[in-house]
Amino acid sequence: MNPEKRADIMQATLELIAEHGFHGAPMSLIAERAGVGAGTIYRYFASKDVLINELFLELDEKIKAQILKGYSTARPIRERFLHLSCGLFGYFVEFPLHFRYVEQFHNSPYGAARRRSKILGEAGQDDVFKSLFADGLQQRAMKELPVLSLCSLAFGPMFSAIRDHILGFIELTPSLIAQLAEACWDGVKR
Amino acid sequence: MNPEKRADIMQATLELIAEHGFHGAPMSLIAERAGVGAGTIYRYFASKDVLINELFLELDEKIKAQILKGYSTARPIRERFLHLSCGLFGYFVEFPLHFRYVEQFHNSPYGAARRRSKILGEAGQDDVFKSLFADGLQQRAMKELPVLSLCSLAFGPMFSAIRDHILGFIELTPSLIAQLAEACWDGVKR
Amino acid sequence: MNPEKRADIMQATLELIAEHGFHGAPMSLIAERAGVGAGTIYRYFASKDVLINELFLELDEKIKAQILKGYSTARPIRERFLHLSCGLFGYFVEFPLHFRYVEQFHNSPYGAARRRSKILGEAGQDDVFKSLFADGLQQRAMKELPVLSLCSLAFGPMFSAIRDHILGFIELTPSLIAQLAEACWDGVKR
Amino acid sequence: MNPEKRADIMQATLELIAEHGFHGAPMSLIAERAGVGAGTIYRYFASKDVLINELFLELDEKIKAQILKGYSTARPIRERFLHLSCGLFGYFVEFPLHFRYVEQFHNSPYGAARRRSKILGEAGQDDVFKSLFADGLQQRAMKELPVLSLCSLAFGPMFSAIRDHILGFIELTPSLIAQLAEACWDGVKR
DNA sequence: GATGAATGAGCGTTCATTCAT
DNA sequence: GATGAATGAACGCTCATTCAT
Repeated sequence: MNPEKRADIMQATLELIAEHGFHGAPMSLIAERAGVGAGTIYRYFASKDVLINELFLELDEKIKAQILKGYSTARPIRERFLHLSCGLFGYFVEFPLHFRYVEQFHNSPYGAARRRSKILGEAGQDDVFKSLFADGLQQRAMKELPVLSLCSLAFGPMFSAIRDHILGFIELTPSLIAQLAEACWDGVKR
Repeated sequence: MNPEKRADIMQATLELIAEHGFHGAPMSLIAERAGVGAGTIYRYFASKDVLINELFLELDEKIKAQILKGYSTARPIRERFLHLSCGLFGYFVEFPLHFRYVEQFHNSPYGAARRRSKILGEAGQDDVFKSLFADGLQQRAMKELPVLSLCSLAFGPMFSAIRDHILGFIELTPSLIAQLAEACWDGVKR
Repeated sequence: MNPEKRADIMQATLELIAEHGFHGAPMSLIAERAGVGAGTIYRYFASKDVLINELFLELDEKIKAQILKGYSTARPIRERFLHLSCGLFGYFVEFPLHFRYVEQFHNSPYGAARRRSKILGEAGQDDVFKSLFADGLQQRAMKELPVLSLCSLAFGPMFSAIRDHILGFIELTPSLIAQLAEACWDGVKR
Repeated sequence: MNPEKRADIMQATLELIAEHGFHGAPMSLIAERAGVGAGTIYRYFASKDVLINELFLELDEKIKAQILKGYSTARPIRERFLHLSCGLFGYFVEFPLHFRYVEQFHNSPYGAARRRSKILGEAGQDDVFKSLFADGLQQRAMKELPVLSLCSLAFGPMFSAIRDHILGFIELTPSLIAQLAEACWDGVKR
């Protein structure tokens, strides 16, 4: 089992699905772009479903690792919020393909199942966002709304803005990112 | 032609795509659910593409018609904003399949093309939202951000919240809707 | 039963098949061009097969009637030959669609069956050509070859030339027609 | 790829189309007769169109190669003419399916396009027949007619006779072939 | 372990024919 | 008698997956 090959397959899958959607990513094309035989993919992933899900998990990990750099739950709520917001903005501006993939993934049978299971799982454990809002609520720093609704207020605009950025309709400069993060804070803060 | 049959086909398409995505809606299944023969669909729609696009346009019309009821550009910005926000919330809570369909549509080659052309087209003409934000900017009632970014701040949270509602994670009561609309206003207002 | 409608259907079939081949002539298009309902065709012809065959027979009759005008078996062989040759040339130059249809017909399962049955049937009875060659043989005016081979020598070049004319590669002027008919005579004459 | 499989597919296509026409040769039947899966055909040929065209080209090559054996433009016109004529006769008598296929091909949208382009292209270059007639005209050995008309006089009877032979109406013995070739020469010679 | 040729179920679509009006 | 909407079998083609090499 060559881990480089595994990575090549994932990269090819990422690119093809991010750029052309699930329709534009048949296994044969993934194999070709990854520089491996079609059958080889099945030595690393039991099926296309598994490949797609594992790729999502890997991206999820990378994103989490990135935005948690320098993050401390000991800081004030507002600061924590801006840290996470700007971190996400920065990450997706740097890796637009990751954003496109995650978006496509969530809008598919795969993502639906995951979303459901994740949300119904134990919160706080692996979800920095929810614990941030839970803390915010407890400290009476945020509006008294369901945690999920605070998530929507905080990240809904972000994803929308990143989409516009990737499509070329706006340019997410550091300055605009900061303004948007502030505006989102205005939305959630008490 | 029989307009009822046309409606049946559209309804079957709406349900299947909203519930199972484009992958889960082969023409054979649409025909079966609509209670017509497979070939019959092609008497009403030249191709699957056309069917999907026409269904989107029909939903788009219905949504627009619904939220523009009682809407007046003569009212204060904040009121106009809340009118449209709550209107959309209400519509999608009432017709969750429409929301799911529109969402799937935008996340597909069909929607991508549409999105691009619409955004690059002349704004304000057929887009009540953009003209609302343009007015808001002019009256210095809103943050000085690109119109598209104001859109993101206003509607990003909404779509996210509706998704959560449809998936059963939160319940969008009239009271919660009002709170969320207010919070969005906090996000865009100066 | 309206005989005009029957003629319209036949004319539409003739045009569509002559111009676009069997593939380009679905029943729906025939009906449309004939200005009748699709189901109406089936009141005049039991099936598409029947329609195609009856159209062939009708054209066959017309052609025969035309070239037999002024034809007399009492004239010398050479004269009879040139009469029929030039008659056919003239007919098909005047009605190129008929030629195209007959050609398409012969090159199809329909035509194959007919060809077989006609040729194996009693010769001389309804076939002026064969009796011409039989007479020619008897009078020792023609090469001693099977009657069918004489047919080939006489009419093979003609069909080929008419095809070239219809495709626009040559122009079958009366003068050229006469020359070709003479050349064909050179081929069959003793 | 397996060249045997490619050959099997071509052979199956040849047989089905030669015997039953294009209508009687769906891809599924070709696959079945070739002893391969339906999808396999598409590994060797991009589409049915391509398959049909490549098969024609292959047959065309074989035919040309066969009749050019021992052919020399240095020989007298008459000899050259008889060489080509008898060569074609012999080839098609030996490979009747090839004849049927080529005939079907020319009588179809595929062949129409080819015919047009070939004829309008530069003559003499890849067309031994036309250069033969051009030489014949120059040497005043042939009738003063358009080259295409000479082609018709020479090959029209041949194709007709071969058809009759394949259908079983006559038997093309070497002797009859020689007689027919001579008769055709009578048709074109000055 | 790696390959890629082979597979066949399933796709979107067409069209000869039927039958309620 | 005439219609044309409705049908569904059959088409050309794709692609996730398998397996002999």
